[in-house]
Amino acid sequence: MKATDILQTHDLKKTNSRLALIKALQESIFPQSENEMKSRMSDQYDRITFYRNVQALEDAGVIHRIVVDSHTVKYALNCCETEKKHQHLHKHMHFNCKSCGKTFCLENVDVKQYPIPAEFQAEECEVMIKGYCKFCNQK
Amino acid sequence: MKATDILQTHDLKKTNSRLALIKALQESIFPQSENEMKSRMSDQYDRITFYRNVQALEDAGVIHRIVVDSHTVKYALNCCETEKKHQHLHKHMHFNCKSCGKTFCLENVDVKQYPIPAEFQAEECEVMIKGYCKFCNQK
DNA sequence: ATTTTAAATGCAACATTGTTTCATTTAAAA
DNA sequence: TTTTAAATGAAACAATGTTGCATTTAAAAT
Repeated sequence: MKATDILQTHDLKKTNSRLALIKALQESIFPQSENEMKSRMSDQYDRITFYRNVQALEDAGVIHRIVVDSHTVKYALNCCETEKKHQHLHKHMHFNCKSCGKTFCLENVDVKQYPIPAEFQAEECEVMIKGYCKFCNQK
Repeated sequence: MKATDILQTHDLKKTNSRLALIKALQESIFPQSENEMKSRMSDQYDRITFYRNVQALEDAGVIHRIVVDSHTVKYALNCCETEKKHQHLHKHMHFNCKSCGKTFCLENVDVKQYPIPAEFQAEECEVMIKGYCKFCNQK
């Protein structure tokens, strides 16, 4: 789906910054950090606008944030970004490679329900698996 | 177990900063942020020393770090901090309350194995559940 | 096509979190 | 008591993220 259509679908203004941000994400099959996106956005990158736009796009359901560790946040397009209001936004887990640092969305592995004590009211479950990816895997 | 004995068991030098850090954690049943510990450590707190000591204590297996979100790290004593070399350091999941912000170690809920594609070599699995805690739970 | 307007942008300035270098201090061994 | 390697703390820096405010712009209204 074209960046401009994604914005339209979600009732977001089509600005150059937002188009560049979405295109940066579309150019990579892996979730990307701000720095990686910055390179791809070249002169369309402004740090403050970037932070405001990732927030706006996340709120609108276009992208999701992945907290890899306390100093690393990555961003990825949502799989079903075509649908304006997806009732049950598909939640998946992530994998991060300790060697190359790449992050992967494991779209096909469902997050499990955990039998936590009844006094806790769970709303979200974030699962991050760390290890070695298919490129770095040491048999 | 007394703070001084914990350090001795792990072959760590007994310094005032480390004793204060461990005592700060022992004073709370919840994992704590740097700021919360800073208050409890009063004049024994120095930011640079703090960062070095949480690193050293984590490496030694005395405490663990919990990344609640990209701006919040909390620290907690390991349950079995008495054992010097626990072969299988008990890994548990965490719960974070969206209302009061408290973090809980869910010691009795085991982290599940996920059927991720074979080309990924998993080493760790971090699970963070977010919702409302027993104090904030809205029936 | 032009005007209007609310939203988006970008600058300055600031806040928080974390790290590195290096001289000084200190716990613990000799 | 002396020695020494580790730990500390000051200064300086780096990365990440936020807020206020004047300016620009997308898109709706005229």
